[in-house]
Amino acid sequence: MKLEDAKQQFINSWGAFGTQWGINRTMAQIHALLLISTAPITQDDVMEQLSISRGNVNMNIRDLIGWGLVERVIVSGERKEYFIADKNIWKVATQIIKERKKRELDPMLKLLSQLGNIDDKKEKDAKEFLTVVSDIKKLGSHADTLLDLMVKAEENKFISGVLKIFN
Amino acid sequence: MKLEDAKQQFINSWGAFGTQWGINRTMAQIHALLLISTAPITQDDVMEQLSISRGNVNMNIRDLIGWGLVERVIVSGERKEYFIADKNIWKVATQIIKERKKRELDPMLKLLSQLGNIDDKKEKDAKEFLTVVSDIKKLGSHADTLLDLMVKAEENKFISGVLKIFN
DNA sequence: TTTAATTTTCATTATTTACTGAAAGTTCAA
DNA sequence: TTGAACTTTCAGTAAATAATGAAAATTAAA
Repeated sequence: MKLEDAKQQFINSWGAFGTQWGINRTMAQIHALLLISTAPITQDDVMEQLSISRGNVNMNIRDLIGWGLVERVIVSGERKEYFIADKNIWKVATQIIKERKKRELDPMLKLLSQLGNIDDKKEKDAKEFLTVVSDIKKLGSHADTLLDLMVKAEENKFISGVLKIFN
Repeated sequence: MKLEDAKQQFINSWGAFGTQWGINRTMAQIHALLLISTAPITQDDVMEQLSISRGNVNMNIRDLIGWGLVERVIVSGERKEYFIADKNIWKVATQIIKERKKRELDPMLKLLSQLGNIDDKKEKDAKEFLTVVSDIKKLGSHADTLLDLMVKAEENKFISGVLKIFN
């Protein structure tokens, strides 16, 4: 397989993969493109490589910056803005985890706490409902712990080693 | 807050939450409804409670069954089919994890393996590309390990205990 | 068997989500 | 301080996704 074909396939598949996880296709593709670009690239480069409009590129790059996955770089002597993605895949993963936790898991846990405050907690129906809500909260906290552990495992050889024992 | 309001809010939020994770809103809502239903319910019950069409209910329930989250039950003396969801939230979580692994992570890892087979592996560009691909593969395997661990932790008090140490 | 109850399918329609491109905004060299 | 280079915004449009509902298929009681 030719390198260029492999790159193209990587970009396409990354896009498709993202879609399944609620990330828009183009955003995932731009991220993929940046991940495999050896040098910083401009909005125009992205437009050309992915055949998409300027507005689309601009908005999605901004989102990627918001996710902490991409940053602007200044190339001296150049007027245009250039962009790069962090190539450390582990950092990418932990960044995504952190953001999704903050944006989605935390609000969900907060909501579940509110739902715990119902009248007539002793009704049979109410009890069952409260059990489900409380179990989901516990699961959320558990996931939280495990995600933190995942982050720590990368930074800490000891933890990483202990985890491997159970593998 | 009234129990009925809380239930309704739970269903709506669960739907919204699902959307963010690439699960269609209605499917998530039906799952939520089943999670908090004390007795088995029919397609007609779902239609009424969520104000959606018969076809919609039918297709989404079938999907939920495909995910291993819902099952048909027969109520003796009744012609209609009834449905229930597993209320054990931990089982729900591990089931979703298993399915997403099988449907998404595994194919992605397979693809990445294929992308490793490029010509001219010694080109500078090629090397960088291969590094990214290989790193993502490693991350995938790592996630795999951790997800398995998450499943085991529920079944095994010892593992669960060790994990808590690092918390 | 018949036939009425129930489930399933899927072409059509509706909704949601994403993209375009031109206009407005910003920046900075001259 | 002008204006060319570049970035950002967003109304309108396109594409993707989900829902409807009526017809076909299936099931099982009579």
